[in-house]
Amino acid sequence: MQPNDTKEQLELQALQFFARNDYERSSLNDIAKALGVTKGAIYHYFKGKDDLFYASVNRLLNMVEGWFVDALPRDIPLKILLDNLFRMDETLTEIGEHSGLGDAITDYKNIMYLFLAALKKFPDIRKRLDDIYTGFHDVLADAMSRAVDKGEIRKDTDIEAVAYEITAFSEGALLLGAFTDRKDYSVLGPRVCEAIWARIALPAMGRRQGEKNETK
Amino acid sequence: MQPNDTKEQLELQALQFFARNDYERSSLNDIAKALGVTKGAIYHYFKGKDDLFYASVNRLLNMVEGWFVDALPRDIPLKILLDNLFRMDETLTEIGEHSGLGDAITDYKNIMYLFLAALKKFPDIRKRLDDIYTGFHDVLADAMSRAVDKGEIRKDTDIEAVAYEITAFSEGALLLGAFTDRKDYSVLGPRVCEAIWARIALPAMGRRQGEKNETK
Amino acid sequence: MQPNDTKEQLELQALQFFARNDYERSSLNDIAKALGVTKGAIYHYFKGKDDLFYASVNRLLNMVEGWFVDALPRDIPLKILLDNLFRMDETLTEIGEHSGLGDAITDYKNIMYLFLAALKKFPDIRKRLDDIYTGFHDVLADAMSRAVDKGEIRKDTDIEAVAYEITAFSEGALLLGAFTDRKDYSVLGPRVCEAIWARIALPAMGRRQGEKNETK
Amino acid sequence: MQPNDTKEQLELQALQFFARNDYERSSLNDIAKALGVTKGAIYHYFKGKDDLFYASVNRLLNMVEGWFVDALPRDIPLKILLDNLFRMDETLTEIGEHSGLGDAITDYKNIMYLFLAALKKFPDIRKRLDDIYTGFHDVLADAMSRAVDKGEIRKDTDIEAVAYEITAFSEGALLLGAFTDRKDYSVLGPRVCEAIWARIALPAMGRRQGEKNETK
DNA sequence: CATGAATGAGCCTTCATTCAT
DNA sequence: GATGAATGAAGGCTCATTCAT
Repeated sequence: MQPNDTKEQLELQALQFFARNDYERSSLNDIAKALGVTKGAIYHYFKGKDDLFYASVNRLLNMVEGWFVDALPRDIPLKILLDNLFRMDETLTEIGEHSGLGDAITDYKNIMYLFLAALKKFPDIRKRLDDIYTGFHDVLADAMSRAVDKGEIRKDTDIEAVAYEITAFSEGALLLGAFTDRKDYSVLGPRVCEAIWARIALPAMGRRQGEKNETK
Repeated sequence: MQPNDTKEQLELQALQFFARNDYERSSLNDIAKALGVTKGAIYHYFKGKDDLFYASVNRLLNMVEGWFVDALPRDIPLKILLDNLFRMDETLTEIGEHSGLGDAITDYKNIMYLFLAALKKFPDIRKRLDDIYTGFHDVLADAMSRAVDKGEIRKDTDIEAVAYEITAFSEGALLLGAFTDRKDYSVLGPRVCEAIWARIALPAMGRRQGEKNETK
Repeated sequence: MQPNDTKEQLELQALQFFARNDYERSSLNDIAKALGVTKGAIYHYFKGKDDLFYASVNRLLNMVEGWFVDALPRDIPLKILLDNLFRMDETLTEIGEHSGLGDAITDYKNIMYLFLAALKKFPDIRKRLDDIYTGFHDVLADAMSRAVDKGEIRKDTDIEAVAYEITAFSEGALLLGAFTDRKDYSVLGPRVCEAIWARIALPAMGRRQGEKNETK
Repeated sequence: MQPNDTKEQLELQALQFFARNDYERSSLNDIAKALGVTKGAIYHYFKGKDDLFYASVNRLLNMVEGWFVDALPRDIPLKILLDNLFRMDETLTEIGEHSGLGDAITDYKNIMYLFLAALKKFPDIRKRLDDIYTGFHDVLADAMSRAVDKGEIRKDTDIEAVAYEITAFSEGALLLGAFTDRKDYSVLGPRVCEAIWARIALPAMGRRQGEKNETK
C-alpha cells in the first residue's frame, strides 16, 4: 500500500460519509468508526476534522470537474447534448456507480448539503463552485454558437439567456427534488427540453418565413 | 403586552439570528445574548434549543405562505404575473423590509441554509416545503389554464412543463446566486422571461405562418 | 453567598492545589475534584485552565505584596528588622496559618515551583516579581540609610551591596532548602545575620572602643 | 562511531533541547525532530520519554560535578577562589562554550527549570543535587580552614556560616536573575565579595586595635 | 416570570507508546 | 538498527439543560 493510498482512501470514504451525514453533527468518533480507523489514524493524515472535510470536498470538486469533460463532449449535435443534460439524474446515478462513491452521490440533495456546508466553513470553495457553473454555462453557450453556425438553431437565439436558463433550471430541478422529494424531473425534464428546443430549433431545411415572424 | 407576544418576538428575533448564523454552531448563550434575554427566559417559552429553532422556521414558513397570497394575485394578465415572478430578487428585498426581518432574509442563501438545516433536523418540514412549491406551481398552472381560455397563450402549451420549468428555474437561479455570488439573475431573468413568453404567447390577433410550423 | 465569593474561594483553593501539584501535570479533572466542583463550574468563572492558574498566581502575588507591608515596618531599629528577615522561614509559617492557605505555602519550594511555572506561561508575571524583589531591596536600602543617619551602622557601608546580598541570600537559602531538603536556614540564618551585622554595625556610642560591645 | 556514541549524542542534544524547552510541553515528535532522528530511534536507545529526560539530566549533573573539580582548585589563595566564585556568571558562559552545550546552559534560568522539572519527576535527583551543593559548601569550608591555618583569614571566622552564606547567595543571585531579568550580579557580586572578604580577612601583617577585640 | 450558577456528557485534539516492516 | 503508521487513553473545552432562588 503506497503511502498516499491510505489518505486517498480515507478522503473517499469520508466523502461518502459526509454526503450522507451532516458535518457539524458528526463526531469524529462516528467518522472514524465509519472509516474503519481510529481517530488517531485520521490525525495522522489530516490536521483535524476540518482538514478532512476540506480535503474530501475538494476531492469531490475535482471529480466533478472531471465528469464535465466526459459528460459534455463538444462535437455532438446540440440536440443530443441537450437531451443528455436533461437526463442529468440518470447521469448522476451512473457516475455514482462508476466512481465507487456508491449511492451517496446519487441523491443530489446530499451533494448540495455538502457544498453548502463546505461553503459555510471554507469561503474559498465558492470560487471553485463558480468555476464549475461557469464551465457548464460556457460549454452550453459554445455549443449553441456552433449550432448557430451549423444552422441547427436560429440566428436570433438569445444564447446567454438560454444557457443561463438551462443552468439554473437544472440546478433548481435538483434542488426541488431535495426540498420536496418528488421525482418530477425524470418526467418533466425531457418535456422542458423539448419546449426549449422547439423555441430555438431551425427546421431541418429552413423556410425563411418562420424566422422573420419570430424575429423581433 | 400579551403573554404570547413575548414568545412571538423571540421567534422572530431568533429567525433573524438563525438566518444569519449557523444553527449547529450557535450556542444557546450566543442566541440568548443576541435576543437580549437570558437562557432561562428561552427555556421559559420553549422546550429547548431545538424547539426554538423549530418554532422559528415554522414562523418563516407561515410568512412565506402569506407572501404567496399577496405576491401572486390570480386575476392579472399572465404576462404581468410572469414579469413579477422573474423579478423575484426585488420581491425578496421588499418582503425583507416589509416584514421587519431586515436584510436577513434578502440574501436567499440564508433562507436556503435555514431550510436545509431545518430539513435535516425536522423531516416533517419537508412536507411544508413541498406544499409551498406545489402551491407556487399550481398558481402558475392555473394562471396558464385561464390564459389559454382567455386566448393569451397557445392552446398547445405544455402547461405542466412550463410551470415546472419556471418553478425550477426560479429556485435554481437563486441557488446559483448563493453558490457563485454572481448577480446574473437581475439581468438575465427578464430575458429568460421574454424567451419563455415568446414561446407560449399567442399573437394579439392570432395567426402568423410561423405558428403552423411550431404547432407541429 | 456573593457572586464574587465563589470565584475568590476557587482561586484560593486552586492556589493551594497549584502550590502542591505541578500545573502542567494536573488535569482539570483533578483540579476540579480537589476544588470540590465540576469542570463546568470552573469554566463558569474562568476562561480555562490557564486563566484559573493566572488568577491564582496573581492572588498570591497580591498577598505577598500585602505581607511586605506588615512584615517590614520601617520605623524599627535596623537590627530588629534584620533579625526578622533572617527568620523568614518562621514568618512564612505564620503567614501560611494566618492567610488560610494552610501549609501549602509554608514550604517555600512550592512557592518557587509556582512562580517558575507561572513565569514560563505568563511572561508578564516577571514584572510583578521584579517589583516585589525591588520592593524588598528598597525597604532594606532605605532602612540602612536611616540607620546610617541614626548612627546605627557605619557610614562607609556599601548599602547597595548589602541590600543585594541579603535579598539574594534569603532567596538562595530558600532555594537550597528546595533543592536539598536540608534545614540549614533555621540554624545558620541567624549566624549569617550576626556576621553581616558585625560587619556594618557601629558601636553604640561610636569610637573604636565601642566595638567591644559587639564582641558580645 | 561506537554503539554508545549515538546514545551519548542524543543525550547531549536532548539536554540542550530540554534546557530551552519545557519538558512537559514538549512532545516526543518535537524532540525527535529537534534531535534530527525519528521517534523510533529514540525508543531504540531509551525506554521512553521519561528515560530520555532522566538520562539527559543525569548527564548534566555529571558535567556539573566535573566542572567543580576544575573550577574550584584547592591550592590557590582563598581570595582568588572567592573572586572566581563571585564571577560565576562568567564561569557559566565559559562552561557553556567549552562543553558544547552552547548558550542553552548560559541562562541559569534554564538550568533551574530543568532541575526543578527533574526534581518533580524523579525524586532521587534531589540526592544528587544535595551532593553537589554539599560539595560546593565543603570545598569552601575546607578552603577557609586552610586559610585560617595559613593566616589568610581570622581565626574566629564562622566558617560554617560564611560557607553557607556564599553558597546561598550565589544561588539566590542567579535565581534573582531568573526572576527579574536584572543583571545586578555582574556589578554587585564583586562588591559583595569584597564586603565578605573585608569581614573575614586578616590584615597582611595584622595590627588594628579592632582586631583584637573581635578575636574574642 | 426570570435568573444564572452548576452540571455532565460529549466534543476535538494531543501524544507516548507499540509494532510490522 | 531504524521507520512511521496506527493506537488509545487522556486532556482541555463547550454547551444544552436543570434548578434553587
